[in-house]
Amino acid sequence: MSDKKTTKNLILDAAEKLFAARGFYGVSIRQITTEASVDPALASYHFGKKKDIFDAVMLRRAEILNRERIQMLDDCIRRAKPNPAPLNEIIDAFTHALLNRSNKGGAGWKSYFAIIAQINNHAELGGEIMTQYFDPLAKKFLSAIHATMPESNPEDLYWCYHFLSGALTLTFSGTDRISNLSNGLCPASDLDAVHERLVPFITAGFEAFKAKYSN
Amino acid sequence: MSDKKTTKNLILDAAEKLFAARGFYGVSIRQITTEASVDPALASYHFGKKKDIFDAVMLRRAEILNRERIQMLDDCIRRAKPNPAPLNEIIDAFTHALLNRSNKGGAGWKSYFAIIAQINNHAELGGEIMTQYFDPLAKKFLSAIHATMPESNPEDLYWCYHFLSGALTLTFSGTDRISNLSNGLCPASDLDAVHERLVPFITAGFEAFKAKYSN
DNA sequence: AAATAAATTCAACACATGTTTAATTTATTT
DNA sequence: AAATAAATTAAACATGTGTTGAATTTATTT
Repeated sequence: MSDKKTTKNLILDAAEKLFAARGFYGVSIRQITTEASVDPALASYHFGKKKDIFDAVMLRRAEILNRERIQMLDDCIRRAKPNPAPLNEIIDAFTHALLNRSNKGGAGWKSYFAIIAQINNHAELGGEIMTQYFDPLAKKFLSAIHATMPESNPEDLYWCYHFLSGALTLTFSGTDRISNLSNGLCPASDLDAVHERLVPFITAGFEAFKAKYSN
Repeated sequence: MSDKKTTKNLILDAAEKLFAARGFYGVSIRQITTEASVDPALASYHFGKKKDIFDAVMLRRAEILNRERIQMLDDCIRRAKPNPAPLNEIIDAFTHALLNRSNKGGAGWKSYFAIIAQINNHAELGGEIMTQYFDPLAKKFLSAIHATMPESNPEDLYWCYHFLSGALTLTFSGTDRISNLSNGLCPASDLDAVHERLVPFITAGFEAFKAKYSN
């Protein structure tokens, strides 16, 4: 975070970096405060329990992201009026802010998304946190998609959203598996390359369920 | 695992269950051995380090899965000869064994896939383990896909595979977010519903890159 | 400048961590 | 049945865990 280097922010920055690499349980408060060059007791003083640090890490960037994404969604809906917004633009609005920040937002943002990738697939932590911070926005996007594909089965659309979510978050994970797999042809760090492909891929996936209930 | 209830298997079963719920770092050896009703020292005696327990958990089911999946792939290639195998059948061969076991294989298999979902998105653990156990198979599938889409850009195909991997593993995660999101309309436990939709979704995604370099 | 509040330090708490050791029991082989 | 190997137990190791309390420093207010 480029905010003032207060003790609180030093702790959050350090926690973010370490949580991204080793997960919530893989990081101790002493590791965090050491990384932040700060006394261990200050973590409790400023945040309370360890879980509260994690929540604070999640929250401070979620707000920024969600504001941007809703803005983009509203824009593309307005542009298309009175027609429904085109599907690929909705998908782009959903993903653009994320991939862009992950790509060009600096190390802090990269770590943040790596954490999201982890908890999205985590049985225990995934449920509450994602629901809390990102589900309201997901509902907005789903209703925009439904508006542009009114003939589709809502159940299908929910599952398509689910697939989108999985494909997107794996991209954030910071693993280099696709690079290994492709012998360096596809560096995972090249998030522009991802975005170019993710939007058409997901759009085509959704559209496979367009005509399902109309013929 | 339904094998003999040896001490080794008791430990692996307990570890599998707990790792699925709380991740590698979120589980202690004492929790595992308590769950297994076994002395803590036996974990070291039979496996060595904690990480070795984790590897053993991963390995014992990976072999079964990979054998099944390669079998299915070879079958659908053979059926299609001399033409290349149809894309949707390749995708099905890639996913069927996984979703089927996750669905009907019992609690152990469910836990196993939840672990895979976690480490797939985990920066530190994801790299080596997935590469070790699943990348060889991934390469086989990718070359089958390339054979049926010879005009496509390999780079595109790698990324499509990446999206497939993310969508698939999120499905295993055991989070109930899609159920919340859909107000119960889409229970995450209904893996038949997933599979019905995953294959056409992914197939359509791949096919979006079919004609890209031929016109 | 004095009084009050906020922030920081250092030490300690009680308990959990992974792993090892040596003694003992059980199983296998000769 | 004796000898050898394998498996299990209980105790302890040193170190790390999250968190707290009291003393001290720094900042803010009166």
